[in-house]
Amino acid sequence: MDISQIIDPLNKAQRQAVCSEAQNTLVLAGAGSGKTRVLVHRIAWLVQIENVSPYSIMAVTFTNKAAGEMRFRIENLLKTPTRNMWVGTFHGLAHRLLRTHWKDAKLVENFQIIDSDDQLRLVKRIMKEMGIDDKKHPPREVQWFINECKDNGLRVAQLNPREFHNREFMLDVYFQYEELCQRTGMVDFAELLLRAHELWLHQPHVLKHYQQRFSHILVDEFQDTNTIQYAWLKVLSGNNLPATHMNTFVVGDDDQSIYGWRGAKIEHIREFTHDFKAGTSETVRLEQNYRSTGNILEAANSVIANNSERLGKELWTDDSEGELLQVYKAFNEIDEAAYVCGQIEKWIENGGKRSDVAILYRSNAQSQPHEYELVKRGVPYRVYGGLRFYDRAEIKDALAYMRLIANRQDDAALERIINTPTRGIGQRTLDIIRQAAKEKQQNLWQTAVELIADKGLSARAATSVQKFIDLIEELQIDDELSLAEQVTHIVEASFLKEFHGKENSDRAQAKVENLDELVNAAKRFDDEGDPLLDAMIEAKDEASANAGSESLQPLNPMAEFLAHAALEAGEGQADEWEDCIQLMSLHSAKGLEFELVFLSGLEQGLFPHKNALQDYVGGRLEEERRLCYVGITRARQQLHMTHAESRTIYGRSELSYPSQFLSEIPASLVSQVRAVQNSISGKHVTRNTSSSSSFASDDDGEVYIGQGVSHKKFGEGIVVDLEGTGARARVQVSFDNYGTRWLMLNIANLAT
DNA sequence: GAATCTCTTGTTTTT
DNA sequence: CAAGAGATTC
Repeated sequence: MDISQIIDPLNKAQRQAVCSEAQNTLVLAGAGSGKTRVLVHRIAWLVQIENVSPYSIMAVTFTNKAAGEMRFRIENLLKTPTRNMWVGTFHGLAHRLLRTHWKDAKLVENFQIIDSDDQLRLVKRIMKEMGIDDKKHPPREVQWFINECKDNGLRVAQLNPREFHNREFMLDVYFQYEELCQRTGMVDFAELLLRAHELWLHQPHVLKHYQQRFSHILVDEFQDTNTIQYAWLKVLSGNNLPATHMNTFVVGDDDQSIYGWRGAKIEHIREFTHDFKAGTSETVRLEQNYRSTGNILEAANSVIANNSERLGKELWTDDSEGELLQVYKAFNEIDEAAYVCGQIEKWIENGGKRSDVAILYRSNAQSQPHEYELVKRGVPYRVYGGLRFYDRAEIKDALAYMRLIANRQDDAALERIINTPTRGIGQRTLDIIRQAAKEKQQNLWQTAVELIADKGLSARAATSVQKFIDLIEELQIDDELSLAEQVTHIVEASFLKEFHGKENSDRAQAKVENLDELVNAAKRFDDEGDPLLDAMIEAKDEASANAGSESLQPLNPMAEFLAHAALEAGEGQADEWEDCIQLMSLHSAKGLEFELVFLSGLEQGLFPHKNALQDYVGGRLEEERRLCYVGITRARQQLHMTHAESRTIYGRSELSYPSQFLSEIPASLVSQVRAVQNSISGKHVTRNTSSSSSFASDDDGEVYIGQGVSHKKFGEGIVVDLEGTGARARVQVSFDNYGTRWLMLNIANLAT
């Protein structure tokens, strides 16, 4: 391939990054500056121009989606499959390492990955066994604590009990939890990373093997790395040693770090060039934005400028200023939704596409009034971030059957399904089994079998439990069958489908359909498999030729599928790209872009969220501001921001005040809009606002502005003075589908 | 052991 | 207000 194909589509800064000759390169990539493009072209550059073997390249991302997209784009650019190249998420790579080196990692061969639900279940069980009052100490907090420790690379043994005065029980639970997981072959998400890190530390021959194998590590979204991920990278790269030949290339944006609450440390991107000190290092800033209009960028820059300790970066564009940002002050959340909907309808009337529009909010509950309004007006929409496919209860039930079939030690799975569908095994019976299991220090399955043999259960309970045991035995994997056939059989024979179908809720039908979809997912997985596994199997040949130590045993298809399901939660809905409005939280909007964006609920306490306001200085509030920055920079052409004077929270109507972030945007970029609703029947409507003016209108499309008897009458298009505010506004009239007329006071930047 | 009623508690969530 | 957990009743 020609060098120009890699280089020509790039601007100067991008080119500098792609062709960097430094051993360690930090790319500070602002929103919309071509971050993914740089990563992809860098890899193409390495392979095509510097003749680096794909076998020596590792690219790490945070999400499966990002990994998939990167793989896709590399293949497109190089016109060849990304065989041998390790492209995956931190968790995915760690998982593969542990499968390969399960012995060295001190795991059992068929270890299972558990999600946070299962984790919570285990924590609850341990706390109950230990007699800890879960009223006083919510299991969720303990779970949080355990994960926090693991994210920071801390095992129980490394914690100092003296720092946990009157909370030592958490250490005990952590210890018991570790024991239980080890004994039953369970690995949670954080454990994947922690083990993979310990694999480096405790098995130097394994580490050495991979250090020889890889020459280039590339990391996406570097600002989101947590302590253990950072440590893992650092050890692999050899930067804990005096010298190394490993090249690291990391891309990130400190202004878009929004996962601090999940253990991500913004310091990592700040300290990268200091910590990765072998050889030369270079920092490249990508500041030219190809996404948004000038006004939108200026607003984003102004907001983020209020944060301290930034690495420093200012987005600019060749594009025109574009339209002003619109800020709408609504009466309440219903009015807010109505405004958003009205604007959307206008957008569509003018030929805009629905899928180019996004409504973003701080917390998921805020989607509700918007959904209500969209349904009312018949505008198709899609909400992201609901339950993902593999997180749905019925799917998890089916997966739990598979897990228990694959591994009888899986206590979490057993607990989940022993009485689902209900088969007469209640709390009491389960308690007896748990208790006995604890005494014998063995798994629930084996204990149940023994209890029946020893007559440790009442006759009725014993019959029920025996029925369950027989069922699982009957479902035992038949290698003759394809994966999809096995899944079909399990779903039917467990009576799960029947059970959910009979449920008297309106979701019953959907549940049955989801179970059918699971069969399809199994079919797809049979056909496609896991690209990382392919890469590793291929690499194995090369590795053994290189006297490597890898001994990858592909698991049976069922176990592979289970790992896939645990690591890849699946998209929220199966139905895909119908042209609809996109609703999602600000967090899930990161990395996406839309022509028209609505940021709703810009109110103090909602966004920034009240919990973030409690800490006095910096920290949390700055993260909220970064979230705001992420939100603003999602917009390409037009950005509307809305806030309400009164909002119903938990059933109560509360007064709210504009978000401080709104005041951080220069007034010159903003057009204030305030609506007065007026029914066509001619009834006058007045609103007192928190500002000093009140607005009223009549059915001639004229509006009165001012207070009390001093109302003046104005017509459409007229520029008026807003008494008491010193501002001026233009009167506009519009109608919605229901014949309701809206009189808008458009306080565009008319000179005062 | 299962169904029903009452009470509590409300961010964000890549894996 | 509305979901989920827990307690109470059938």
